[in-house]
Amino acid sequence: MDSKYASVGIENNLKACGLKRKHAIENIKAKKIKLSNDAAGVSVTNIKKVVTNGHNDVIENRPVQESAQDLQVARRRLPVFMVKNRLIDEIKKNDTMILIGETGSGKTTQIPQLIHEQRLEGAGAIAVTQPRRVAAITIALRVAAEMNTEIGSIVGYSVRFEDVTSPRTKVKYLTDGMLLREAIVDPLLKKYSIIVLDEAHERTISTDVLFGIVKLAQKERNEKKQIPLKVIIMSATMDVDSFRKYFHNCPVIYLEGRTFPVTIYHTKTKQDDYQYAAVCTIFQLHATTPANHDFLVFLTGQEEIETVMYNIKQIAKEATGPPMRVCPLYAGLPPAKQLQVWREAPPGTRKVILSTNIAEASVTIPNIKCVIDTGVVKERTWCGVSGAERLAVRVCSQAAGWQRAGRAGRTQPGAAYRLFPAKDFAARPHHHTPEIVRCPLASSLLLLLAAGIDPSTFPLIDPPPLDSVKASLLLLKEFGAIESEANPKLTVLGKKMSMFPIDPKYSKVLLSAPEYNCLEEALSLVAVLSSENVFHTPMHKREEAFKVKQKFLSPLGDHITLLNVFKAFCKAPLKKQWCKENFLNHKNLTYACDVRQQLLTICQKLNLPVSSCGQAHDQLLKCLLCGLFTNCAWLRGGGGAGGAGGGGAAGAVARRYVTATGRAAALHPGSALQALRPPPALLYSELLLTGRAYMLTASAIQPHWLHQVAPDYARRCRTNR
DNA sequence: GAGCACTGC
Repeated sequence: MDSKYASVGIENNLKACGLKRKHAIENIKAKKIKLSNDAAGVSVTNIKKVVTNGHNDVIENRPVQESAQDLQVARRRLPVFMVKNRLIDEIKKNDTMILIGETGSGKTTQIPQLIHEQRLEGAGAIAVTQPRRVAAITIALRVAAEMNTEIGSIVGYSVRFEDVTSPRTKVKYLTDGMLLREAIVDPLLKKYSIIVLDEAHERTISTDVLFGIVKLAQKERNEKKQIPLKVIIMSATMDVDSFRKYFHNCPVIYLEGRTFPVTIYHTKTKQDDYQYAAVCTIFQLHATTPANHDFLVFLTGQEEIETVMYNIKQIAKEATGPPMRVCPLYAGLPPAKQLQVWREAPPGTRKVILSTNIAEASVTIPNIKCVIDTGVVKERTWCGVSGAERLAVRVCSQAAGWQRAGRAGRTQPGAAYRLFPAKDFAARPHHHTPEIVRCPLASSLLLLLAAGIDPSTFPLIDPPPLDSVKASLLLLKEFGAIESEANPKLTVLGKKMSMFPIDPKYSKVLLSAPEYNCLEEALSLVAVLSSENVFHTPMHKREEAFKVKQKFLSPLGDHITLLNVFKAFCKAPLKKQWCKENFLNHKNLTYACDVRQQLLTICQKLNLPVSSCGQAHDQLLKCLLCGLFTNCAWLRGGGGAGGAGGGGAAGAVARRYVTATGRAAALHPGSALQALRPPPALLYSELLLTGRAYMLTASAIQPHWLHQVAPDYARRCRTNR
């Protein structure tokens, strides 16, 4: 019952901190689940259920500096090494195979090396894809060290902004998105004789599309009697059936991993407040486990992390147990602040990391002994018909649950506390919904068309909803990128659009810019819009951050405000310091600069004149409307300029907008337009449904602009309204 | 009137 809380006095502390107790965590029921330990072996038929926590096998956050001899000793100890002959035979025999390898099996670093040692790639090269840049780079560095060669020669990597390969490169690690872009130019992927698609279980939209591309390339190369293409699908979890079916019942090989056992605990009853349950569990464990046991807590987002962090710090002042260091971790956190997650806590101090699912696969934190899993995740889905995106907290899949638990068993045996009952876990879906089923498709469609592939017959494991495909084709038609929805042949404009590695709505903006004499500004703006949020607003400093933001504000709205920020950043001499003072994200702004350079290079190749509109920001907004004309909203009550007069309440009512699809939407509270008289019409970059429908990044426009920029759409839109 | 998971080109 509540004994554990009473014994550590948590209950009173929680009350003192204003935390309401809805449900105590009752005795947590333990269930030991054995993870694969040091046994290694290959078995094709007997697939055992063990903890599946698919992360690449590379040791992250550790510089490669071991001696060549040490590296060889370490290699020989890897499970994959012990079965290498068998593996090589299978690879020789089969054109396609699936390799299920647990964490620590060594598949990602070793298989490409084994292939190369046997020269199985022949005259071609081996491509190994990864969903993340860091992984592609660090693994390539590791493999180059193991092979005792310089990076960029035999072993290389290719990620956006960085191509460290040469004509001699035989083993090339690259992001899946990068291989996809190579496929536009060369759909048969002729450079490669072997393609390894790693982390296939993550089902990124790029990996899913690549599945189809390699399948078609294999077939066509066979038909044309070219060098055959071998394909190896590597995955951590065991969604084998769908993969196998898709790849013509190809053989599946199972590799055991090498991780430590993790004991799984579930709560006896459902918790209706997982934040509260997490805080309770943290202090319950805090009072009963040694101080050198670090905790990793999975939460859904920045705000939640900040709230929980605040509560923990308040309670920790009076709670039983060693001193505590609480570290937040989420992608938007500036890297300097992320660093303390990896810094060792002083002896006798416990480290508690509060993280989003960034710690699930993207980053590895050493020495985690306890994982506390709330079992929820924030997930984005897209509604093709309305063009709105929904960001909602949902329960995560079983695979994610295993993945999270596995984070406690990386360096030592550990424990995972799930804040939901075991039977709830059993009822959850095995895997998360693949990205391709819940994402905008215009970009991928454009890419396929540019590669000369017919989307209507393109083989996908999980086809996206028909509505999404239709909506995306319609959008491409409205941009003038394809001839018609029934005959989606790329136009000259569409061909040009496909060359830009950004959302089609923004490549449309860039290609329209010369007409408005504003490519200079459009490049900067699109670069920022294509990057992550440049504003960093910690919860407790909102007021201060808001004040600092004033100097960048433009009465025209958020887009010009962003442009002002970007221009000021480019001019600032001490960028890092300047960003800190202005509550801006240095990393994301630097990234935007790189993106701008890349976009500029493409514009130059297309001979687009790079001219500036100066202070004529109307020009820039009209140009922006060329790509965002589907994202207009009108002030409800027909402009409202006449009657507004009243007080605060009337102002609030006047801020209601209606979108082109007839949906009620509100300006996001962070918008630069908030402080001003609401404009009769505006355009927005994104429509996000959280509690309500919010327009993110919005700017004022003249209602008649829409008729000038997209007359067909404007006409249709008016009849709809 | 009150809030924005994670990747990638």
